[in-house]
Amino acid sequence: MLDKRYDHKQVEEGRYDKWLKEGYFSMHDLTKTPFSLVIPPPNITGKLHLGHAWNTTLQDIIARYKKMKGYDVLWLPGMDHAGIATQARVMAELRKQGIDTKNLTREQFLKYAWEHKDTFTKTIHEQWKMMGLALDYSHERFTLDEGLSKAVNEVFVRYYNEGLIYKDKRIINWDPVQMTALSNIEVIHKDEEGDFFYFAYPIVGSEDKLIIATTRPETMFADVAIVVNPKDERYKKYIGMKAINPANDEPLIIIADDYVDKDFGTGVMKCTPAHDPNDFLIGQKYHLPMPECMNKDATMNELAKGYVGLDRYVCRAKLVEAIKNKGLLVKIEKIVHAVGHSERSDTVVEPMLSSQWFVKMKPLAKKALEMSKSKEHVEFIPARFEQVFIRWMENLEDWCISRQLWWGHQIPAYYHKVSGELLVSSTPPKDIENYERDKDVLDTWFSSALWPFATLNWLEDSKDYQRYFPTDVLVTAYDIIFFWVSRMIMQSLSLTDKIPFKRVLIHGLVRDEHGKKMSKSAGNGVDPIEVIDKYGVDALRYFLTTISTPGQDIRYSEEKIVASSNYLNKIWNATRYVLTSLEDIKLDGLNIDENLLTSIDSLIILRFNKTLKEVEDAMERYDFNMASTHLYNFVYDDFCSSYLEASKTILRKGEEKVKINTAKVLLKMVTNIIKMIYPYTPFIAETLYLSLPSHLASINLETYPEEISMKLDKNLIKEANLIYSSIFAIRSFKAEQKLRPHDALNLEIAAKFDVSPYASLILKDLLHLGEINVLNEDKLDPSGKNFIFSEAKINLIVKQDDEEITTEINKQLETIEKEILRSKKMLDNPSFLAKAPKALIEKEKEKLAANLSIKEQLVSKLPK
RNA sequence: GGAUACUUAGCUCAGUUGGGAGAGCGUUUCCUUCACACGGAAGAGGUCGUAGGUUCGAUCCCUAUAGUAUCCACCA
Repeated sequence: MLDKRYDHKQVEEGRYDKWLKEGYFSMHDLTKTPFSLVIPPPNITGKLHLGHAWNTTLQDIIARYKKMKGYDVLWLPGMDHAGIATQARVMAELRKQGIDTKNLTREQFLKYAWEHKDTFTKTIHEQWKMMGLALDYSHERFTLDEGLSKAVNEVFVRYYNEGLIYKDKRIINWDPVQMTALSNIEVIHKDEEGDFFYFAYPIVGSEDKLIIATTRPETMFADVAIVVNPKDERYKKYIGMKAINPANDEPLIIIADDYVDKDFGTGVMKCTPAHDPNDFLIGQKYHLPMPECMNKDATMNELAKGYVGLDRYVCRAKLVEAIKNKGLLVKIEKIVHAVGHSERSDTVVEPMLSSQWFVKMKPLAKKALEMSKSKEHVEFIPARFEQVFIRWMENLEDWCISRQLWWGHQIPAYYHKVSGELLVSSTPPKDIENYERDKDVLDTWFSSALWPFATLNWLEDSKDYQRYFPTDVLVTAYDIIFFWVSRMIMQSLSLTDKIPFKRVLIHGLVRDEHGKKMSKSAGNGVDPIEVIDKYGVDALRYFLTTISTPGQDIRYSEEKIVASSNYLNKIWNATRYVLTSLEDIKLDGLNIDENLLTSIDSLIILRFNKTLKEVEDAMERYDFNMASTHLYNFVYDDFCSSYLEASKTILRKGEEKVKINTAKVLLKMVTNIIKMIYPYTPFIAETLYLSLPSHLASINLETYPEEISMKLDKNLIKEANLIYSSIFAIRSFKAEQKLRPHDALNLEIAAKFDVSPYASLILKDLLHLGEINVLNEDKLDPSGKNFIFSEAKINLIVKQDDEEITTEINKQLETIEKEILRSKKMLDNPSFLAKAPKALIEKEKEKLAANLSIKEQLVSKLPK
C-alpha cells in the first residue's frame, strides 16, 4: 500500500544499486536496432553542478525512452583527464599538503595525479548514481586509459605523416601562470579599461619625433623597427631613417608597410615580432631579428636592462616613469580594449614566440564544410547552431596542440641526442637510449575529439564500433561547440570517413534566479546535491528538462522544483486512489471490453490516444518541454480532474461488469502515465510501477505504451463531453450566483443523442444535484435556467427573477454575438472564401450555424 | 566591428508548418467532500517591444528600429 504522501527519499533509497546489480543498463539485445550515445566526459576536477545534471538527464531521458521503444541502447560513460585543470588542481592540493612542487619530478607528479583521478572517479560515480543515470558501466572509458592513449598516438603519427601535424616556431598564446601554450579558443577576450601610452621617438639626424602609442610598453625592449604606411605623406620622408627607442635608447629602423592603418592612432607602429602576432608577420616579411624580452613566467629577461627579473606590470610602471623623466612621454589615454585571458588561470595571456606543435585546420575544416552540405550531415537541434559551427569552420587558424604540462598524452616524438633528428612514432625507437622524448603533452581536446569512436575501439575495428558507430545523438551545451563538437566532427570525418553522430542536441546554461551565470567566484552556484536532498532527484530532473526550449538558457527556480514535486505527488496520489479502488473489485484480467465502455471511458481513451501521439511526436524531436506539457495536461485535466472524479460514480453505482471494465480503464491509464513519466522521473515511476497489481521485475524492462485501438461510439463521446461541459457550466453558475455548492437543485436534460443513466448519476454526484430527468426538449420546464450546447440543452431548476435572467442572458448574448460577428466577417469576405482552406471554411460555417441557433434560443428565453 | 538569441498576464517562461492568447508561481472568492490542503472549485489579469510591409487573415513571415543578453573578431 502506498503512503499518503510521495516521499522522495523512500522512493529513491537503494533503487539505483539494484538496477546496476540487475544490469538493466548494460544488457544488449543484438537482434534489436542499435541506438547509441556517448556522455560528454566530465573533468575529473570538480563537483557535479546543475549544468551536468541537466546535460546528463537529457541523455538519460533519451536513453530510457529509446530503450522502451524497442532499441538496443548503448549509453557510454567516461571521464576526461582535463590536462590543465587537473594539473593545476593537483599542484594546489600538493602545495596545501606542504609538498614542494618545484622539485617534483614528472614521475612523482603523475603518481599523485593518478591517485587524484581515482578519488574523483569515485566522486563522479556517486554523482551519476544520485542522478539515476542509465549508463552502461561495462563500456566505461577514460581519456588516458590504454586504448584511448593508443588511439591518440596513432592519430598523431598518422596526421604527422600526412603533413596535418607539424612543428613550428611562431607566436602563440602563453599562459605565464600555468606555464604552457594555449590554443586560440582557450583565450577569453575581455573588454578592459587600460592605459594607452603615447611615447615620442626622436628621429636620428632630425629634430622631429615620431609619436607611437602602445598598451604594452614592457615589450618595447624587443622592438626591432618602426613601421609607417608607404602612402602616408606625413612620414614618407622618414622611411629608411632611424628613431631612438625611448625604452633603451637603441636606434630603430623606420620601414614602410601597407599593414599600417594611416588613420589609426598616430599612424606609426612599432614592431615587436616576438611579442605580437601581427608584428611577427611583418618581422618574417622583412627578415627582421626577433629578440625576446620576457621569460616564461612573464618576468623581464636580460634584454630589459635595468628591469631584469621584474614582473611585466612592475616593469611597465617603472619604464613609463623612466620615459616620462626623459621627457618622452607624450600622454596617457584611457582606452577600453579586448585583453586575452587564460580560460583556466584567468591571467592575461602573453603572445610569445615559441616552438610548438600544430594541426593544420584548413583540410579538416574543408571536409567538415563539405559534410554540412551533403546528405549525410550532422543535424543540429536547434538548427541555428549549425550556422555557428559553419562560421567558425570558415575562419579557422591552425590549432596549437602542445602543452607544457605533465598530465596528458605525451607527444610521441623523439629527438636524437646527437643529430637532433626528429622521429615521430607510436612506438619508442629501438635504440631509445639515443633519443629524448618530447616533453610536452597534447591538448586535452585533441583526445576528446576522438571520443565517440575511440571509446568504441575504432582502431581495432571492433564489433562495438561496427554496431554503434556513428552514434545517434550527442547532447551538449552550446558553450563547447567550438572546443568539442566541431573538432569531433572534423576528426571523425578525417579518420573514420563518417560523421560521429547523426544529431546534436544543444542545450543552454543554467543561470541563477536573477539570470546571472552560475560560478564559483560569484558564489551563486546551487548545489544539486542539496536540491536532491530536499526535493528528490526526480523533481530536479523534471524541472531541468521540461521548462526549457532547446538551446535556451534556464533560470534556476526553487519554486519550479516545488511545482515539479507537487506534480509528482499528484501522480502518486492518483495511482494510490486507483490501487485503493481496485482492492474491492475483482478483476478478471486486464483486457478492456470495448462493448462495456461508458461514455467517460470512451472519452479518456480517445484523449489518451491523442496525448500519446503528441508526446511521441515531441519526443522524436527531443522537444521535452512540449512532450511533458502534453502529458501534464492529460494527467491533470483529462485524467485527474475529469475522468478520475467522474469514474467514482461508476465504481460506486455501476453495474458489476461495467464497474470492472471502468476499473480496468483506470488501471490502464495509470499504468500508461507511469510508463510515460518514467524516462523523466525513473525513481517514482519504478516505485509506482512495482505497486501495480501486475508488473515485470522492473519498469526498466518495460516497453512504451501503445495506442489503444478500440471502436469508440460517437454518441458516447458526445455524452462525455456533455457531462464535462455541464459540470463546468453549472459550477460557474453556482459560484457566480453565490449558491452553495451543496444546494440540491434539480436538473433536466434534453439531447439530440441518447443519454445513458450513468450521465445523470455522474452529474448528480459531482454537482450535488437533486433530481435529474432526461426529457424531450419541448418538455423542459420553461422557468429553469438553460445551458445551451450545440447538440444538447440542460435546464437547471432554479428560481431567478426576471432581472437576473435578463442580465445573465444578455451577458451570454454578448459573447455569442462577438463570435457570430467574427464568423460573419470571415465568411462575408470573398477573398477568404476563395483562398482559405476548405476545411477551415466548413468549420467556420458550422460554428456560425451553431452559434446562431444558440443565440435564437437565448433570445427566446428573454423575459418579455 | 560582425553574428545570434530574447522582448507575450504582477514574476519566470511556453506557444511546431500564419486561422479564436497558455502554464507555473502570485492574486480574489468559495470548499477541510471518502486520491491528493504538496489539494479541489470558480474567477480576475495580456492593444504578444515599437513602426512599416506581405497576406483574405500576423504573437508567428519580411524590413526597419529600441532595449537586453551571449558568442565571434590580431587593429598597434
